[in-house]
Formats: sequence, C-alpha cells, structure tokens
Amino acid sequence: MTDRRKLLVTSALPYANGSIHIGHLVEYLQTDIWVRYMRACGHDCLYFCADDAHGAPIMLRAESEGVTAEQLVARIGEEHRADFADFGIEFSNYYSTHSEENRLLASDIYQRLEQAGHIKNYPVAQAYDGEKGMFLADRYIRGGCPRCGAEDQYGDNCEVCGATYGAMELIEPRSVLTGSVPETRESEHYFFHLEDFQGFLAEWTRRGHLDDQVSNKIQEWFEGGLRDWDISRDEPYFGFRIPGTDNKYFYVWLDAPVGYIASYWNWLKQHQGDVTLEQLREQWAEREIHHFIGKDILYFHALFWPAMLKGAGYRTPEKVNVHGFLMVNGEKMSKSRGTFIQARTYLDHLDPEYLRYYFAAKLSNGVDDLDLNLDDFVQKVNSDLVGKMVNIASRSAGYIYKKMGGELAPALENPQLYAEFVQAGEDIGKAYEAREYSKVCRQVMALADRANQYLAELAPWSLAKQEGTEQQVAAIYSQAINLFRVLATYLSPILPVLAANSQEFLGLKQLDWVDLQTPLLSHRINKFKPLMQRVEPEAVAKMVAETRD
RNA sequence: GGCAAUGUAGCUCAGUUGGUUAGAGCACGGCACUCAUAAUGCCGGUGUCGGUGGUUCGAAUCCACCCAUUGCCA
Repeated sequence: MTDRRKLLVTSALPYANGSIHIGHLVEYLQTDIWVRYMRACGHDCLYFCADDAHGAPIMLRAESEGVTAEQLVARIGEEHRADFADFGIEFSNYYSTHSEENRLLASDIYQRLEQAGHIKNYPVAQAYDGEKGMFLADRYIRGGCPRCGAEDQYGDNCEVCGATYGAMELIEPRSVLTGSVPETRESEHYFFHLEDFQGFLAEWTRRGHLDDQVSNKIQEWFEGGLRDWDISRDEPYFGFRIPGTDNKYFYVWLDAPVGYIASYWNWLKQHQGDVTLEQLREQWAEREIHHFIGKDILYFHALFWPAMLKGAGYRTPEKVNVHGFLMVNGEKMSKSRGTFIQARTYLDHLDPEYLRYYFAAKLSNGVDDLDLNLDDFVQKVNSDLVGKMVNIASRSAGYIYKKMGGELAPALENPQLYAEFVQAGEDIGKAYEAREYSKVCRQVMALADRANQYLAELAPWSLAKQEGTEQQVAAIYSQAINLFRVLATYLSPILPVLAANSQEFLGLKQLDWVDLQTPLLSHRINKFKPLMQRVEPEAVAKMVAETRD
C-alpha cells in the first residue's frame, strides 16, 4: 500500500484444442486471487491471457471436424472465455496467439534474435508420413518398444519400461494418422542458440526470479549444457510463417509466450488507440512481469522465454511462479472415475466460490501437487464459510434489523478486539503476496473462531432478556458485524461473490482494506439474506456421475 | 533407466535455524447454548511423524540405504 506498483500478470495460455477442466483452474484461480489482492492494495495490476492456438494437434483436429483451424480456434476461444468469466476470473484482456499482433511480435523477436546472431539452421532427419505428406512428431508414431518389446508405444518413450528412444527405433513403427510406415527424411530446421545465454540464465535463475525449489530444479538443465532449441516446423502446420522462408513455420512454443505481450498490445490498442511496436516495447518495459505457470512448462518459461526476451531486447520477467498439479481424491484425474471434471460441468452443478475457496485453502507457494478430496471439499466449505464465517453475520443481523432498525451502535463493545482483527491484516496481506493462500485461510478462520467465541462468551441473546441492556446488546452485535466485515474484506480476493453479497448486506460502496481502520458505527445495514448456500453433497455426486459417462 | 519432490492423527494439512509431554481444522464422543443456513461454545481420546540404520546429550527436523506416490528427462 506504499508505492503504486505497475504490474503485468499472466497465466499460461490454455491450448485451444480442448475444454478447460478443474486442473487448469488451479492456475487461473491462483493468479486471479493474486491479481485481485494486488488491485485491492491499490496497485496498477493488469492481467493477461490468451488461447494458445497453433500447432499440429489443432490443425489435425480441425481437419477431422471438417472446419478450418481458424473456425475451431474461434469456437474454443469463446468457450474458454465463458468458462473463465463464470469462475470470476478477471482478465484485463483475453486474446489469441493467432492474431496479427502476435504475428508481428513473434516476427520482431525472431528477427532481432537473428540479427544478433542467435539463430542457426541445419538439416534434421525426422519421421515423415508419405501418405499424409507431413513430418510426424513423436506422439504421432506408435510401435513396439525397442527395449522391452511392449507393443503400441509412443515414439518417444515406453510407458511399460520407461525407456526413451527415437521414434524410428520403434519395432514396426506406424503413423497414427494413416497407419502407413513412416520414412526418414531430412529437412532444414531453425534453431535458437540457447547456449549464448548460458551466463545470463545461470545468473537470472538464481536472482530471485524463481523460488528456491524451482531454481534448484532448473540447475539440472545447466549440467548437461544448454542445447539448441528447434523453433521451426515444416508445412503443413497451423502457425506463423518464419520471415524469410517459404515453407517454415514457428514452432507453437515460440509464439505461445509471445502471446502474453500480444494480449497486452491488443489491450493497449483498445485503451490508447494506435500503439506502435516500439511504444509497446516501452510500455512492456515499464511493468513488473509476473508469470504463473504449472511445473510442466517450467523450462519454457525459465530458460527459453527469458533468453528470447533478453536476446531481443525486451524486458525479462520479474517472477515466474510455479504451481503443482491437481489430484482428485488422491489420484490423477480420471475419466473412468468421474474425476476428470470440466469447468462447465462443475458450473452446471456447483457454485464457483466453493472451488475458489477450497483451492485457496490448499494452495501454498510450492510446486507440490494439491488434492481435491471431494468429501473434504463439502465439509470444509460448509463448516468454514457457512458455519463459521457467514454465521457471524447471520446470528447478529436479526437483532440489529428487528430491534435497532438496522442501525449499528454508535460505539464498539470491544475496540481492542476490533483492532486486533485489523492488525492481523498485515500478516494476511504478506501471505497473499507470497501466494501462501492456505495460510491466509487458516488465519482468517482462526479469526472467525474468535468472533464466534466472543459471541458465545457475551451471550447477548441471554442479556437481552434483562431490562435495560439494549445498548450493551446492540454494541455486542454491532461488534460482531464489524468483525465480519473485516473477515469478508480479507477473503474478498478469494471470494468475490461473497464479498459483493456482504457489501450489499453491510450497505457499503466497497470492501476495501484501507477502510477497515474505521469501524462501522451508527451505520445502517440491510436486511440479512443468506450470503452463501451450503454445498449439497448430492450435487457433487451428480457432477461426478455426469463426468463419468 | 537417470534426476527431483513428497510421505506427520480416519480425512486435508501446519510444524520456523534439531531441544521440554508432536499441532490445527474436519470427522468422532460427552456437555452447554438456542441469537444463527441443525449453525456456535466448552471438554475429550486418537498418532512407533513411510521403513531400517547412523550422527548427537537430544531428531518428525541432519546423513545413508530401502519402500511408496508424483513429476521431469528439451
């Protein structure tokens, strides 16, 4: 709350090849909570994302659906936007990597790297499907494992014995696309010479841009020496043509992270009119860039991406925040167990606030996987949010509304207690910034416990039975309402809908941390309506049943 | 196969630089209360802190090995 920071936050770009599922949501919710917290602190915090629209899988899927890749990508993009919006994720802009801005940017970065001598090209031998007329990535070739003989394995490693090998080493390799036997062909490829950035990266990865656990992990990559990164693909390919070539395209992972900047550029155009590439680079350089990603795409964001930006003269990221994967009921998400839950399926049955809270209660700044235990989910959400949190307001509102005409007392019963609640905001704020949301939730719930204990100790409902206690009872219930307001404010980045409902109930224009210094006294509140409904276990069961078939 | 992370009460998780009888929430049992969305408060038991061995006056916390789970191997 000191200096107003200029932040630019991103979540990884979801692939425009399928629907958003609850595993994806860990990241978008984690990021959204962080963004909302930063905004609540008064920082200038932009949040960008986009669909990752390129690559062979999208091209092939469009083909099989009989539509163009552009049509497929447009349709999936709309679906993604709706899913995110319904989970309350507040992007400043959600764009697509298949956009003119991104083409210009990817080309610009590439050309700058080329001019600086960081691009090389040489021929590479690769599997080729003569019938389909295209080069095949490893995943499009299957055959017998050359080591253990297991049948029908992918072209890069064996799921049975774990061996890694080249696709053409498979026993009787077959193209997944046509069933034909792939041949080996040579083709010229373009490479990003990552080794040029060995020194830069060795330092960058140790300079606080990564958490320690992640930084240690990254050191592995340095040990074997940094290899060239193949950034080209042959046609047919859905993507951007590499400048200066007739038939080479940028590998999807080259232009995907560039999409972060493209999304920003598009936003700038919407807000500032014409913005040149040069102006964009300047504005990009004015912001602290914070990426949120899953651990699976760490090396793209911690090696290639900073090196690309550095080499092309763009500002490098301030921080790359890495999270783990989602497990459901202690196991990998599984279609047969009904735990591969799509975002839309969840929304059809349950309130997004539940998942926002549950993930927050489980998230720390580490890369450990987190577990969505569905029984625990129901219990935790109901007892924490409805039983403890909302209950404070619920049990106090009746008296204030009926006996006090909805107006809070002119003084708190216990200003000291109120001050302690406000003071706790300091630690809670630090936990938010550090992405220690589980700590946030634990601390807020401990305060909620104290608020309930406070009411139980003073038992205003008994007091009210005596004559002449109106003022004291009013002060006690008003105290409870004020404590509730503090807690609702603390949880507002996690629970925006509960916050909005609470704000309405409290008759406030905003729920802002800085306003907490002043308690609500002689202030009119509105009639209490349930601020949140319990999770119905049956709804969870239905969701799982629907997912299973 | 190589490397890494994780393994703490029935469940989900905290456990700071090794130091008194290992913690929380939920679940469970008893009591209280009845203002509150059968919510809340008080009291209570529960764990060979994955296993084995070692370092130490002392280890969940350090070391070695093993087991299990998960991830990465461009």
